[in-house]
Amino acid sequence: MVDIARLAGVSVSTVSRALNGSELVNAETRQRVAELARSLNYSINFGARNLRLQENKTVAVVVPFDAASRQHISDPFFLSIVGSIADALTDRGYDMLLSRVDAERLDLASHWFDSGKAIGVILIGQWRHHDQLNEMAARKLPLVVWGGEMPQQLYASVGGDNVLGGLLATRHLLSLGRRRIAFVGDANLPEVWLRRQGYVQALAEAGLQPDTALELAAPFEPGVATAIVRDFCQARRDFDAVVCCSDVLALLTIQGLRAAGRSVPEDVALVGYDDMPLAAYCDPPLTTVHQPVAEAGAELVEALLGQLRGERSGPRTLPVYLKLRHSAPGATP
Amino acid sequence: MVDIARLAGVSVSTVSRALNGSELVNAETRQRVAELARSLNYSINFGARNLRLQENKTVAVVVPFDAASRQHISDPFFLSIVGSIADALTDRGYDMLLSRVDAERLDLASHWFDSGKAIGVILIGQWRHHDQLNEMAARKLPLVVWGGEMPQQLYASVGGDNVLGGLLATRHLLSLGRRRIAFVGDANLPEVWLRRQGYVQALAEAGLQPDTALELAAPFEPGVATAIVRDFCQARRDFDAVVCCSDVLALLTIQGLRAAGRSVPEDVALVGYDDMPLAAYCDPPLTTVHQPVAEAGAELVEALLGQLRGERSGPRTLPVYLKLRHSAPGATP
DNA sequence: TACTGAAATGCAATCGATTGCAAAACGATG
DNA sequence: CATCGTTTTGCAATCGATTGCATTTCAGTA
Repeated sequence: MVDIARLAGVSVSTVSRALNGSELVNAETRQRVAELARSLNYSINFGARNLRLQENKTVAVVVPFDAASRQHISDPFFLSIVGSIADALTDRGYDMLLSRVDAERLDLASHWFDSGKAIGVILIGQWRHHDQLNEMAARKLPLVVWGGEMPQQLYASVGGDNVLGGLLATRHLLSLGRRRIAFVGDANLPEVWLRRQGYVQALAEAGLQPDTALELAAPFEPGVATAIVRDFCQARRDFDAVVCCSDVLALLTIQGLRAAGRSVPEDVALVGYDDMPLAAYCDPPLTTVHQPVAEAGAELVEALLGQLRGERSGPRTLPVYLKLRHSAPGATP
Repeated sequence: MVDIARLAGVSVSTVSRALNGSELVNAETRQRVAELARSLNYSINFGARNLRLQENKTVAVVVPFDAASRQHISDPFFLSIVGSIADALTDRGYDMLLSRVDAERLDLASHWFDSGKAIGVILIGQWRHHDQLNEMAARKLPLVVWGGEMPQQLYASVGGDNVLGGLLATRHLLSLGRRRIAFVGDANLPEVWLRRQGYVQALAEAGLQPDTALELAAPFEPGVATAIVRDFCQARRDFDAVVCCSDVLALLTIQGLRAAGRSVPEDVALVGYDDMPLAAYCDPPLTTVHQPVAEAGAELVEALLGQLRGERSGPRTLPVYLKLRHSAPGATP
């Protein structure tokens, strides 16, 4: 900038004003400065600008990983959400700082805010740490979490309607005449817990009691879940349908079932969750609960920006719907 | 920091030195300052630090998207690479700025460097813009690209051994007794072009000529590729094997083949590319060329950091291998 | 007590921008 | 030509850190 100032024969103040399109500066000077800047291939130093203006257009997006299993979150659904957030931020002129954090130490995510690198944090998934998140929100950390709406929730969140999702999936299987419906997913996780509520509710509507023997607490990480699902499919043959809490788990379950000599959807009808991009390209294409990925990014970002404007934002639940494909077809097979 | 200084009864200089563990400051003072900093929940303003030190620990990772089709790059393989880079950067204490850029304007990626937000750029995929990339490298932009090694390449790159990949895939299909081998992938893209070389070479080894009628220029975006692949499978039944240039294309092809009444691997054996996380969980599990995702991140980051240390780095090619699963089994089916 | 050297600390400049306020330039008017 | 009001520009402080150099403190010694 000093170079431009020297070459243009003006002071840096004027250059600064000119480049910011201030009305205070002569149109001709502005023109000259703009051309010089272009020819010098100048681009502003954001560090200095942010320092002076005490502002920042960077948002930290944090993806938890499971330190215990050293498994990184690679679920296609989460990655889609990240992509969706990237778009939403770009549209609004914000940058995205992507990082991973130990799922057991979600509080470390506040680091990005504290150090001034980001104006706020978007966290993908609440895991088992509802309480930790509440605490972070209490410390005035601008924070939005993708996840389910929990009782006594202090932090802002955006998520699909998990209860409805579980309900739709289970109702559909019931409408196909299935009565012994398994549930695959770790109910310790808030989102799964909510989906299970929908599952139980749908069963109740049909006059059925949930059978805990048909509930399998499989984690989302394929590496860990594969064996668990396989064993389950070998051990129990007394179910004719499955609700899976992710499409990846659904794929694993299909493999397990086939290995056990059972067919999908004939012997066992199956509903996945997420409607990940690949869900339509599997065999069989997955009937699954569609999550609003495209809207998710925009909603998360808006919630965060709203918070920064001082609005109080609580949990927000987005609609989901059932996408019918072949793993649990629309008509009785 | 001024608060700490006031409370500790010292100057900010001393606080700065204390927090940086300088030997110049009294051990006792250092202790006191450290405790105050902790109790005040202080964390340094990186903007100011970077401004003063003229250094920065942020790397921009740029994922191109296809503006024409408005399709974002969501290929699981690319996303895995991003994850791998995130790990490599975190391990080395760097931050990752993730952004998307129009695939037709890859040069815009230099913005992150010019504006001082990042010390360098890692670009995922070279697309059709080999020349643009050369130009960027010539402008001294610290840049590393994930992609294939091209003739007259001035920029640093890291990629799998695409020729070998194409070779291994095709050889394997030949070893299964297949003679009419289709090739699915857009050879305008450098990586695909290289894979095709391996494909042609393997055919030549077997005394076969490539048949351009069996080459299908399908793009990586599922939305666009689906119809193309389906039509191809309907139109031509004169092939008994396929080499696909991504696992997603492989899934699409399997669907297309089945829709056309042909079975995999019996009627048509099929090899994918990438070995994406889900490749093992499809039906049939994909025989595919495994790309070294885990190493990729580290290699890309090392190449970039090396460049910043002044080392000249050219293209780098990582080994790949064939992962045998069921879509083209190890023994003749 | 005065002096010396080492250890500890503070002063002030610096990084690259922005901006309130003062000052200069300029044109119009009496 | 003096005066006044506008328009344009520049000065200097500021953001939050780091660091070379000067200065203070203090123990050890003559």
